[in-house]
Amino acid sequence: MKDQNIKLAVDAVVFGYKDDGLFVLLVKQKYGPFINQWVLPGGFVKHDEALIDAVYRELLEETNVELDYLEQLYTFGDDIKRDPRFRVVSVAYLGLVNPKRVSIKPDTDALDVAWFRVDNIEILPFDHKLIIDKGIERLQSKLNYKPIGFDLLDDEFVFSDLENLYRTILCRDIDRRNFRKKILSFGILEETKKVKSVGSGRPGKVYTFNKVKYKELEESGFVFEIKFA
Amino acid sequence: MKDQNIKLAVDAVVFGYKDDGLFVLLVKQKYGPFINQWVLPGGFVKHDEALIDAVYRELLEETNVELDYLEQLYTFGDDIKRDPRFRVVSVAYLGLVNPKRVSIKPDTDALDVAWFRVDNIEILPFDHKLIIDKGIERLQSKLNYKPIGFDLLDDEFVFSDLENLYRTILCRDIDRRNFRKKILSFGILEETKKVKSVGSGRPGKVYTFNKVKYKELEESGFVFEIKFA
DNA sequence: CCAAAAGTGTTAACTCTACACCCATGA
DNA sequence: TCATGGGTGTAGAGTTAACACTTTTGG
Repeated sequence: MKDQNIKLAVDAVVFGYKDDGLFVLLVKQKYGPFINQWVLPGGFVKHDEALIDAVYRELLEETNVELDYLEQLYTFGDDIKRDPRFRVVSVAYLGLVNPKRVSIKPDTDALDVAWFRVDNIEILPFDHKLIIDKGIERLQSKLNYKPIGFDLLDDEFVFSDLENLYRTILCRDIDRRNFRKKILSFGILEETKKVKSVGSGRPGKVYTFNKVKYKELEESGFVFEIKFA
Repeated sequence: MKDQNIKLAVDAVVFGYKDDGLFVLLVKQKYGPFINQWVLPGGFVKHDEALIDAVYRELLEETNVELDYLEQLYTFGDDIKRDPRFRVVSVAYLGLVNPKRVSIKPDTDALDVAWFRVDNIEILPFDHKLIIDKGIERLQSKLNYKPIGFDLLDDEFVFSDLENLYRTILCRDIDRRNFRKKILSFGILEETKKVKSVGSGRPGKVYTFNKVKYKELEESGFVFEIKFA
């Protein structure tokens, strides 16, 4: 154990949804073995820092992003050589944010920051592609049993926004009528008096997600669960 | 980062099912800050060792147990003082084994090993009670959508064994008829020609779990999923 | 023959799926 | 007025939930 000199890092897979696509936040490395290349935001944990605090800190330092949702994803530490310099074990986190609510900018620790469509990402340094894949998997399955889609949407949205989000992230078609019926039956959406036009066509009713109501229902045994036609 | 001196450990929550109860494997510490106390098997990762290999190694060294099932559970690293000596981040794993298939014995690195009923465990050193709770949660939810119950049973079992396992671990009653119908409908059990008596009463048919068949079905889109009456 | 556990089927309630037409708006 | 997307209901299929008696064995 004395000769254990493993470094501990955190990485964040931060998803954003916009323009009918799922995006992930990458930064251009300012230091490190893959300088000038795009990688997941993240970095080494300080000696007296909680893992989760390290994630928030790195995100601020590198991207100026504050998240709407964050959970631990998986710890990558089986591949001894995942970092070419020395042994690094990374605890990966999954974050969600509405890109509109943040202004990404490379702060002190990155050369650049940008959103990349997940379906355009081919290879990345380290095992970051693997980490992203794991994140997508988690996001997809979690959409079916937790109302996390709302963290990716505007506070006020029309039904087609929500439909498209599910369609996009799950890569499958969904039945508009059945989907709407199901979601509305949960009683966790508030109908506002507004309407909103998306392009041409008839404007849709604007809804908001009532998080408080959802938490109450969850307490009393309700389970958010979606099956698709 | 240079002054980061975090030590990395693994811990294993190994569940066993016997005598109509759910048990967890604990070891009596031979070294360390809680010497002579019962803790989860685990220890420091070697510098050039994959995390998962560290788990297997520690289990052998401390308990002589080889597992039927192992998956990563969660990484505990937010509490800076979870180890009173220095900063230790622990990657916890969830293991399953049929207690009959292993002979636990304290090997080189532990004073003693034993199975403890999970409902008897009150407090443990470090945050090991937390880790166990997380493990139970994962086990309970996973029973509903993966056939991991079979890793806790004998190769040959009668239906009431499976029922009782679900009843015990999920802490709720289940309808025998509906449960049997559901499980049989999956077509992943083989009926043998044997019967087995459990105490007095009519002997039951003996079944085996056809793992190969399950894997095939899973490949072609089948999802093991249980809802309870 | 009694106690204990195994085995078995049906019905009603519910949920899911599939599906098509009219409506409101902007161009 | 046309193109675009929004809003809506129903019937059939499938699934789940509730429920009780007979069978087989060991004592």
